[in-house]
Formats: sequence, C-alpha cells, structure tokens
Amino acid sequence: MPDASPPPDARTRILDAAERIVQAKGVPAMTLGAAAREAGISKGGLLYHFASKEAMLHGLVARLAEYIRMEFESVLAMQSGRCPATRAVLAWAFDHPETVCENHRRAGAVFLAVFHHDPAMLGPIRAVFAQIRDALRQDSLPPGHALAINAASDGLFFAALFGMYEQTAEERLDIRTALEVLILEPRA
Amino acid sequence: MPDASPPPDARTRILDAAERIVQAKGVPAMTLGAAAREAGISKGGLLYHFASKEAMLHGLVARLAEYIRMEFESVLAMQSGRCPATRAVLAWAFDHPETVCENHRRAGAVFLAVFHHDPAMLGPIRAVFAQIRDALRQDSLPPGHALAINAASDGLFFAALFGMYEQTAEERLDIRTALEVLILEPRA
DNA sequence: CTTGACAAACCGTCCGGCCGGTATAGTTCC
DNA sequence: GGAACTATACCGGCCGGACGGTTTGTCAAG
Repeated sequence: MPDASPPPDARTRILDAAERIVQAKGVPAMTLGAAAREAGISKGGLLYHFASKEAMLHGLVARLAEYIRMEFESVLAMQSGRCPATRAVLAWAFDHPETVCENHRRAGAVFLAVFHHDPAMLGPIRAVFAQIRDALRQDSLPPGHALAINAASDGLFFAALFGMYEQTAEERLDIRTALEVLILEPRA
Repeated sequence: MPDASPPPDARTRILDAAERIVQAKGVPAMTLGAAAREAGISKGGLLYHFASKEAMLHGLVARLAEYIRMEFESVLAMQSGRCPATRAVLAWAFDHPETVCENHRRAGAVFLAVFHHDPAMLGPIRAVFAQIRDALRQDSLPPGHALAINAASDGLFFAALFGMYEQTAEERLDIRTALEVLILEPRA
C-alpha cells in the first residue's frame, strides 16, 4: 500500500517537481517522464509512489486544496471587526508579499493542469471555494456585496493567470479602494 | 495560397467542428482527426485548409477575438447616458439571452484550447481586452470603479468556465446591484 | 531472504504531420 | 471545339515520435 503514508519525502519531492514543470513549461510538458527527471528519479520510481498520472494529479489537487483552505483561514484569523471574511478575501487578493504571489502562480498552474486532465477532479478545490463563499455569506452585508468582491478577486486572479492584463500597482490599489466602498457603504 | 480567402465555407465548418469538440469533450479531445471527422472531412482535407494544428488554433483565436470585439461594440452601442462602457460590461455579464450564454461557453472552450497549446497565441484576445479596458477608462468614474466591475465580470466568467460555482439567479442579480453601486456613487 | 524503493527497458496507442493519388472545374492553345 | 494542362479541394494511408503504463531486474536494509 504505497499510496497511504510512506515517509512522505519522495512523494512531496515528486509533487514539487510536477508543479515546477507546469509553471515553467506549461501543462503539456508535465509528463510522467519529465516529472520523474525533475524529481531526480526514474519513471518507474515515480510510478511506484503514484500508480498513475491521475493519482499524481490527485495528489497535486489535494495538496492545493489544503493549502488554499489553510491560507484563507490564516488570513481570516488576522481580520478583526466587521465583515472579517470579506476583508480576508480582499486582503488575500491585494496584500501580496512575494511568497504569496509565487504560491498563487503555482496554484494556478496546478489548477489548469488538473482541469485539463479531468475537470471533475477539481472537486476538492470547488469545495474550498464553496466554503469561502459560505463564510462570506455570514458577513452581514447586503446580499451581493461580498459575492461581488469575491468575483472581482477571482477575476484578478484568473486574469493574471492567463496574462490577460498588465496592471500598474496604482490601478490595483484603485480597484481595491473601489471594492472597499462595497464594505463601507452597507446602505441596503 | 489556401490560407488567404478561399470560399470560406469549409474553413468555417472546420472551426465550428473544432469548437464543438472542445466544448463537448474537452481540450485533449480536439485532435486534428477528431476535428476532421466532426467536420465530415478527412484529415488530409483538413490539413489542406489549415496547414498545421497551430494554424487551426490561430483561426479559432482570430475568429473569437473578432466575435468578442463586435459583441462588445454592439452592447456598447445600446447604452446611453453616463458611463456607457462600464454599463456595457455590466450588461454583457448579466443580461443573458440563451444564445449569448452559449457563445460564452464556446468562447471559454476556445480560450482554454488555445492557451493550452501556446499561451502566447492569445495575443488577439489580450488586445481586445485591452481595448475594452481603454473604453472603461474613458468613462469618468473614480479610477478603480470601472476596473473593479470589469474584474468582477471576468471573475464570474472564468468561475463559470471552470464550473467553480453554482449561482442562483437571485445571487447573480444581487451581485449586479452591488456592482451598480459603484456606478451610482461616484463620491470620489 | 524478504521487502521496500527504486532503475531500465520495453510495449501499445495515439497524435501531428506528410505524401501520393484523384476527381472536378476551369483555362489555354490549336 | 476539343485536347492538354493546371489549380482546387479532398482522400486515405503512412511514419516518426512521444506518452502512459507494465514488467523485470537490482540492491541495500532489516
């Protein structure tokens, strides 16, 4: 039962390698052979840890979902006062230390790779997103305000993922202040 | 010179076929053979019209970019009063006759297929998006408001593309009214 | 001497692309 | 007007290569 819990070192190294490849050379380049090579291992060795490519992608998506969940909860814990979840989403989208930004890129790459192989495999990610939206609904804002902020931050994420816009830091700040209007004015 | 302007019938049929396949069975299923079969043609016949898969994808992306441009201008022409571009983006994202919705799905499928093959090929799409953002900047709203609305509508589009949320019609309407706040209150 | 953790070679399949061929519809030239 | 020629639009088969996956071998640790 090599899939359960061997010393997780090799598995982690493989998943890291796969992420690096997707990020650097795109989804089509993430083959078993390439991942094995990048992890400094043979293809057979890789298949010992992940019995199929699908299993490897499942490992990637599980790890990503867990990362997103923990990251959101961590940002959420840092908020205080009114509308913590909404503020967390906003902070997550806009308060970017470099490391988080890098993680966003990796997340996007994994997301695309998994989606390409089998859209249904994104289930865990969908679940986390649903969780976040649930948290948003508990902020007592006018119905669509939190969801609008959520949609906007998703839009920025995906647009960046696909290289859809070069935004100046100033524009990003403007967008943020615009979205904050939706928190500050619950004039419903 | 078969690439320039032969009677465009066969080319169009091929592009339609390719779009249908991507939509129905996903990006990996869009092979030359499958597209040819779906178009009722042999693979050799397809390669007569598009000398390579890349050429076919180029055809897809060019057509898509043109479609988006025309569609936006058409919606833009229907607006009147203050902030026409911003209102157009809003209307485009939310006023959905079934046919437009279907076109959005096809657009998403083509977008993903092209991105998967070569992200750089999305240039024409990026150009159209930049054009739209330019139009938005000319609406005299506080700097980030129009861009925030743009980001939100992008977010809704991509989230739907990846099946990220099931939204009720009511929630969509709530989001729309929330975003309209950003037009109605230029309190800058 | 068994077992976990690999390595290396191999297999079947599929995909993109190329080629030789062909039927049809002009066009040229006598 | 009809024979020769050419261009268009397409067919069907083939090839090289890559990829996922299997099998067999190896080798150190316990």
